[in-house]
Amino acid sequence: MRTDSIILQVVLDTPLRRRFDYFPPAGGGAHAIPGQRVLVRLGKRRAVGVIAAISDRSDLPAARLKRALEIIDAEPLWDPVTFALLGWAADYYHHPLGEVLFAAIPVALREGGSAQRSELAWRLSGSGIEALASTPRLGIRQQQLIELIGDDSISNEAISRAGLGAALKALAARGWLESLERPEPAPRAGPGRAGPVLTRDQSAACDAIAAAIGRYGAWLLHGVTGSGKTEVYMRLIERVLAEGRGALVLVPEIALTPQLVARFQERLTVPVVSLHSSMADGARFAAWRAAATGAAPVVIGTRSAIFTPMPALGLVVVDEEHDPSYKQQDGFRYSARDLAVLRASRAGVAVVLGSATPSLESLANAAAGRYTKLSLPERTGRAGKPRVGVIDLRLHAARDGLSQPALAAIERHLAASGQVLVFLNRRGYAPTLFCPGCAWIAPCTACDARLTVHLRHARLTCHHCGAEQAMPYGCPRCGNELRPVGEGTERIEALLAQLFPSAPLVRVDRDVIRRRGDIERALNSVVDGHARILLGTQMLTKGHDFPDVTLVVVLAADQGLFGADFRASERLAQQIVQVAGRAGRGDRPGEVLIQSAYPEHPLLQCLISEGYEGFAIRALEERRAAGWPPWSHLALLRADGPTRDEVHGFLREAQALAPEERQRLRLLGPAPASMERRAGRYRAQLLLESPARATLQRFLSEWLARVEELRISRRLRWSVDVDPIEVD
DNA sequence: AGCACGCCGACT
DNA sequence: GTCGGCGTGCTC
Repeated sequence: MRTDSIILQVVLDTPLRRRFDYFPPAGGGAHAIPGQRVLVRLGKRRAVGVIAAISDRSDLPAARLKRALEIIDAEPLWDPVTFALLGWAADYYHHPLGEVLFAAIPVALREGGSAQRSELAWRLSGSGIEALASTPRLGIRQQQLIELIGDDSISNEAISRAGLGAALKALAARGWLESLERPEPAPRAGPGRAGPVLTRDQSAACDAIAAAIGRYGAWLLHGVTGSGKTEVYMRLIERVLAEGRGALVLVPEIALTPQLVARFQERLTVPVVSLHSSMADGARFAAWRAAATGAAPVVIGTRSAIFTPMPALGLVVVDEEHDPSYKQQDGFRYSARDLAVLRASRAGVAVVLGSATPSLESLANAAAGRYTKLSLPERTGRAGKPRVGVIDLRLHAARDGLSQPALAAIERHLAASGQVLVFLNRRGYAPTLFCPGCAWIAPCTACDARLTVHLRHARLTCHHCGAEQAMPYGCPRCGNELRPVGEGTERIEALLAQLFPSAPLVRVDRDVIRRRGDIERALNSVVDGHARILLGTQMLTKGHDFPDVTLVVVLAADQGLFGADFRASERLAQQIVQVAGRAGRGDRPGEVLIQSAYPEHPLLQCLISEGYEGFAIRALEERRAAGWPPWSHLALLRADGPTRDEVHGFLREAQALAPEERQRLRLLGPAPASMERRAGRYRAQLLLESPARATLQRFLSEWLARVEELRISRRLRWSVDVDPIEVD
């Protein structure tokens, strides 16, 4: 159908890849703009949609089109660059635009609520003023509330924060107080405290970026731990703020945001807001709104913050750019790091990717001239580089996971009143429960995995599906006594507590850090010097500074040496360097000991003798030889279902839909996932590989449209992962 | 995703 | 005789 009228192409919060055409609401077509929400009828129900595009035609006859009920927003929800970025991301990651857009807005907006925010406030009513004139006898709380309100109005939230909720209720019931809606309060600005003097390297980095900050440019800031990358970000942000623009800062972990926000807030004279997934809906909406209106020109957030609308973006920062959490691992599998670069380029502003251990992709981009690399090779404190040594586990038998040289070093550092950090990326007491009589091993019934022993609650748990059961008293097969084999943090904690009873120990892993604030408390006890030994999983490798830690011991590093995934060695190197960076941050030199049964392994040797950069050069060379990214581009079609046959059947049918003649594109599989059965479902995948991104993209667009049409595709779960970070 | 329609088993 | 199981199909 071709018409003179306006057709709204609307996407909805569903996994449908299609758009739905509607006529504008009566009289409302003239001011329809893509990015606005509309209320529509879909079948029998009402649904909130977003106008994706406006057209003058539809493939359907006019009789089948409905009229939209209402255009909800006066303005599009996003600035044009962010809206275009969302559309691009939906295409590139082959995810339905509706889900992409709705995931990017606060819950209240998904449900059709107003984008304007207001707050409820209370003031004295006419009868209240009258009644008070005759000085009635009031309770102390009510008296306080009256004083608090005065001749002003006070927000509901402020009243309950003052603990006067009950008094409010009483006075409102008498009709002495009346409520009013008023515009949302502006976020508060900080004091703008002065920063430290920059080191020469910091100044050089700032100057280089600042000179080109008004146009697109990607900067890879490779700064060793403690070299003051954050200070560089801060100076650049001050710089863009002075020009009336704002900055978007991405960080990998929720745990890092309160610290960082506080630090930024101290320094900057403008409001800073944070955005992350564990915020309550209301707080998140307030922060999103402050960013979108420009009330808060600095936004610090995790992955999803990359989609925050900002009216005058002047700089994008991605801190710890190598961190895998920038890649969403389910549903809409986007990389916030990669989108940050794209957003900056679309907005015509600089992007800074910072890390002590840059990803191989970013190093390759720098080598190819797409990014400009800047280095901060020195720590800001007086401490030099830590000494790194490997303990050969074949020469020094480990007792419950800790070798004699490691124990001796711990003792030495404790005696010299240093703090010790022990890193073991495995929680629980032991990863296996083993029967010495018949070699039975406690299995998970739903996964191809062993159950982990958790001694504290005497339970066995599966770390892959969450299944839990009580510890059996004896071997279910032969009745023998069972033995936990291998070590997790719980076991190492017990051992250290026994060997060093006078050294207070703090353990940090998901089993002990459960609620918000837990990690803050644990880490504070290290920073204030109360705890002497800090033991934990990768939670420890991120961000926090421990100035008095002088020894870092890395246990069970070998897991990563022989990992199945092509990125396993990169991850291990990053983890080792990151955790080693926690040592000797103050003015004391640090020592790092890595326990390994393979001390001559080239990865370890290279890392120790040449550092991360030497490792990276070698690892990139290996990737090139094997044809892995960044020398090729990958996508995965993953599927899982209740039976192996169904899953493989689907993947084979999908494979058959691909044209036989394929230029520069390989399709490998179907292959079972490395853990074939997980949470009771069979998992398998097809791997697509091409030297050219565009070839892969063209293929995916055509192919997935056909895969979607397969009848069998509706009977199981499947998803596409473009640029996967794990392929096993 | 919702929601309806539709055709076969155990229950007020 | 109906309630409800979830397979199939559609939504502008």
